[in-house]
Amino acid sequence: MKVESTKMKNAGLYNGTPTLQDVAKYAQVSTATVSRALSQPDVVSKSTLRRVNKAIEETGYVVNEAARSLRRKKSGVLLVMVPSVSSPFFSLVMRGLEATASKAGYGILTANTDDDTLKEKRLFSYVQQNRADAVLILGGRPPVKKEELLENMPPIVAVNERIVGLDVPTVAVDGYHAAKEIVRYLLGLGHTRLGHISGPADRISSAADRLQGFHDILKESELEPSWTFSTEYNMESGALAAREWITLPERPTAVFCSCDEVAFGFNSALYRNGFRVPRDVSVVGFDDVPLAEFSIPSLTTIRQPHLEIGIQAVRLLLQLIQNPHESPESVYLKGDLIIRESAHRFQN
Amino acid sequence: MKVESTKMKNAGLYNGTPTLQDVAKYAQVSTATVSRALSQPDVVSKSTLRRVNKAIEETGYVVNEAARSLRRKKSGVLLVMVPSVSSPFFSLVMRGLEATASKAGYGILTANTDDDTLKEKRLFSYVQQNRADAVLILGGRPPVKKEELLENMPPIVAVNERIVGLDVPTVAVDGYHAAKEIVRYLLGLGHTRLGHISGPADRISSAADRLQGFHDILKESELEPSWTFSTEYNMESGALAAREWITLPERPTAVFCSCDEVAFGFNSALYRNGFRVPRDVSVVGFDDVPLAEFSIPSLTTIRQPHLEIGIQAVRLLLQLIQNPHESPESVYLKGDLIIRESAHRFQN
DNA sequence: TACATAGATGTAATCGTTTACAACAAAATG
DNA sequence: CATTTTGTTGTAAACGATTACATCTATGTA
Repeated sequence: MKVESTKMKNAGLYNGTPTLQDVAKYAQVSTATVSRALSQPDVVSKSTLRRVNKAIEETGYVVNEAARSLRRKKSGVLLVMVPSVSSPFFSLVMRGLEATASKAGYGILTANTDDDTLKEKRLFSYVQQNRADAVLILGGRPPVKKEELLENMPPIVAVNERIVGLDVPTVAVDGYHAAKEIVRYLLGLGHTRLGHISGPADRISSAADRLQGFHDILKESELEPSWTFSTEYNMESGALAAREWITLPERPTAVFCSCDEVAFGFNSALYRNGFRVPRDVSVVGFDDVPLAEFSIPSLTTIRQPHLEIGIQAVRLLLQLIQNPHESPESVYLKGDLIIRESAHRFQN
Repeated sequence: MKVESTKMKNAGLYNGTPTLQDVAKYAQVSTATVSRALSQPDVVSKSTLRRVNKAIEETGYVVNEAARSLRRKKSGVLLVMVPSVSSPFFSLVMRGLEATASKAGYGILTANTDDDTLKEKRLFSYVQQNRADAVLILGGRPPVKKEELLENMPPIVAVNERIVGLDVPTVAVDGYHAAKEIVRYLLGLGHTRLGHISGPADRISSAADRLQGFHDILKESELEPSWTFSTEYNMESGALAAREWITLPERPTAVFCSCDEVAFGFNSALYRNGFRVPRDVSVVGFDDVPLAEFSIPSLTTIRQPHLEIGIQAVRLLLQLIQNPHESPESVYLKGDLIIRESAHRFQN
């Protein structure tokens, strides 16, 4: 080996980012050794390892992920497809995803499913492009054309919603039992005329589950639903529902809203029409977004463990990346009833 | 050229993702031509272009971004550093960023600045790693160690906040004049005892701007601030401020909150203590998050054009990527006063 | 006709890693 | 002592695109 240690030129160090080559030259080893020092430190000798690490330190070397991705055919990135990043609940979940992924050395690439440009693209082009190794789909709206369901699908995990027509592991709160619990609570408060503002139960599994839970618990209690209203997961929809509630001849005395945002919209529209919650009607939500605690009145709701959802989803996904042929079990987490101000004991 | 058209084997087509090579073989041209057909279609002849496009179609070819990144030394990704993706306002802005970036062919890699793992990393390691071409910093908390402010910094644009100690173009709403406008509005309603719950003005430029605007407009009107309270941009802080407001001997009759979330927290804590907004105190916010319209009472506030912020920020950043040595001008957008229920005419 | 020019395409090097394979020394085994 | 095993390192070929340069043809010009 030709030694040129004393008058080391550090080629490349001053003209651009240092590469693995530069580190190798500096440490007077081969690039293979440097690469191994990085990825499998246990196979290089103590002394060489020390020298390489020093060289990395000195040169300020940082691995070029593009080159690594190309060679390894892995990008170290997870693609998150989300209908709307600005939804309070989704953004909460995304935080959990980001934290867990980041801890595992993965980055998060965000793609808004609402965005038209994405729809034009082929389903998993990000993955085909080697930009992402796997996909998390939030909110269930599958941007999946039938003809794209090929053999070689990337690892996918669904978050919050099962995806219709796509058999992938799911991480979500058990909305069916949570809905039952919340209705049971309302029954316990003496309400017998119960209404439900459901989400789009035809398209979204969480909405369907909550709706089903609502119906089943009433049936078990030998009651009829007093009112149901089907709509979207947003505040405008809640306000819309309120306008119908007002016109009802026999208004339900308690309303279970499919999510907190719907509850906010509902309460808000009632307020604007002179009704007061919970004086005139008890209202419960679902999700426990941060605002639920600080709304007026504060909202009784089901707390979704958003951090845990993120953790589990990434866990399943990494498992799936490691072992693409063994699909892990879906995970259903328990939501907790958080009792606040918006639901009161029924008083005749 | 050896023609083997009839018994084309489509090598690679059935054993993994097709590459540029496969397309070239299929179209019976060189890889260079295919590459040009993709990136500079105008330099290849009509007929060849047609043949190549057909080959791309047939093979289902998608460019491998890792290889392209490596060669071009561009990743086509923008890194967004955000203190908390789950903040309602940030998530709104992020949506604008994502939409604009996506339209320009860029992806968005999200990094939570709150996350501890990131802090350990070197400032712009994502960029050094060739994972991202440029950086958007939301919320002003610069994850920048002094020693990292080297010559070869990547293109950076600050969003919402100027970053102290880092001279980069900024896109934000003009908080100073917006604050003045909102206070002028309160004065017009007959209020003379005005309070302000400010954000962390020592660290965050938007908080400082709004605070300054508040002070200046009062001075112009020859009034003294009745009360100021300095805290963070979140609901807990608003609640904290409310507890102090309650104890004041001469309570301000109108309070300008540094952001909507603070206003929600403030209103909520007042409500819980028997006070009513705007009956007992007028309250205004800043941001106009979606909930402002649906809160009880609905919130008078300044609307930040979050989509426009995203558009402008990405525009500046792309400009900076194209021409790294010419730093574009910062952009300050106008916020609009949105009048709702939470502030009333002062009645003695 | 001879020559310059423009247009279209191909050849081959390159980007920065990883890794199969080979090479070698030192230690363990018979 | 000969032989195998183990541990450590180097050599060089990938990975899949881009692009400077060379080549060739067709067209325009003197």
